[in-house]
Amino acid sequence: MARAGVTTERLTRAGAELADEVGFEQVTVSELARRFDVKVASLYSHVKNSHDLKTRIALLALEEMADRGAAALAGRAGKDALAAFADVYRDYAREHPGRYTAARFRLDPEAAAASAGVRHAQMMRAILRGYDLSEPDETHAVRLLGSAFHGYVSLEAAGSFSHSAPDAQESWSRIVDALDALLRNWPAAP
Amino acid sequence: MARAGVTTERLTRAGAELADEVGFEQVTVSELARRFDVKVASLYSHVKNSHDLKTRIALLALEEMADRGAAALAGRAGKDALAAFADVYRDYAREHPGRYTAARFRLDPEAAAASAGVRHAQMMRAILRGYDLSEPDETHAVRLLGSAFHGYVSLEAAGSFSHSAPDAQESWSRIVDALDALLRNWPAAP
DNA sequence: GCAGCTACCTAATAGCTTTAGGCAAACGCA
DNA sequence: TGCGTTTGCCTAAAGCTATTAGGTAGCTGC
Repeated sequence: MARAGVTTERLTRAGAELADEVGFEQVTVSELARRFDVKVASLYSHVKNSHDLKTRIALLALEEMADRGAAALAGRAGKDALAAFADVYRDYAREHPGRYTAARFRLDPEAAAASAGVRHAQMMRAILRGYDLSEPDETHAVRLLGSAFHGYVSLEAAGSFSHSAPDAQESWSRIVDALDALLRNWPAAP
Repeated sequence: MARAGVTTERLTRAGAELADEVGFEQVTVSELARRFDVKVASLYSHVKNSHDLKTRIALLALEEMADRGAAALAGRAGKDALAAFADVYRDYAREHPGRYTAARFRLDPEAAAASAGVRHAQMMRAILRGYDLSEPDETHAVRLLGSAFHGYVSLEAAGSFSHSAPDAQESWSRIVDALDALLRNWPAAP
């Protein structure tokens, strides 16, 4: 019989697409086997197990977002950079909801350290260099931005903003404006 | 044989406890049956299916959080109210990680409308009455607060803040301070 | 053109979900 | 107290996913 040409690479990619179609939690080794027209057991030569597959999808998503982030930041600073970076997250989540969820998949410490998550943190710091914060406020601000972006995107994905005015885009812009204002006027510790 | 005394109520409660122990996604009809020392099929007289069970756990969690929120808001206003309310979310998530995740479970529109989610929104508005915002800024602010709280809590639960200084509690306080400052100085629309 | 690697297969185990149909305990009522 | 009905719990069975063990045949390199 002809071989199907399954590789870890292709599996991961197909898994990411599947995640976008049916949701990250619904990504299943069985469904992938079906898509490659191959028996389920065959996939276990390419991927350790289901958890391994999900980890790989998560790493892929983190890479893709980090790449987009880096492109968005090139040549920008200050609020411009902040807004562009924020849009990267939101746009990615809207285009690739399954991958976005995957990026939130809890990685074991080794995987996390080797992941593009590190680049994300660096980019966030780079943006904050355009504002006048010093430690530990910069860290607090990194955490606030991460929380606000991730929170907004995941609430929006859950449909929380879709049944009331104003629309999600408008709130997003105004929230980015507000965060910019806050960073320029970060309150001193009490 | 003696009857085990399973009820929808008790199932939901046990499901919530199980969620806190092993994670909401790992809540399984089978495990619950084991805990009630009853055959799996028996549970299907009390609960429509797995999705129904999870919905009930979600509704329970939303109720519990709303009750805590209401208690925290009683007699408070302004920043005091903001901080107390914020702590309700974070503390609940730390005490009941599985239930907190459950509260984020996507409900069908009817269930959502009948849920305590409505009370959450009302309380958020009540807090904002202590600041000087008018529509549509108040809505934007509601969304920002929801995003920031939820985002922070879920990043903290994922361990994002646990491997670097300063500790999660300190950032949390400073972020609440910052959000308070922002609400008192909300930037005008461009 | 053969040796060996490996992609893919069959077979089997095990767990979770859900439906159908049956028995007996508990409850309502005379 | 005894009868009938409700219903809580059971057995049985089918279908899905995950995972492991061991076999076969296609491709690669010499």
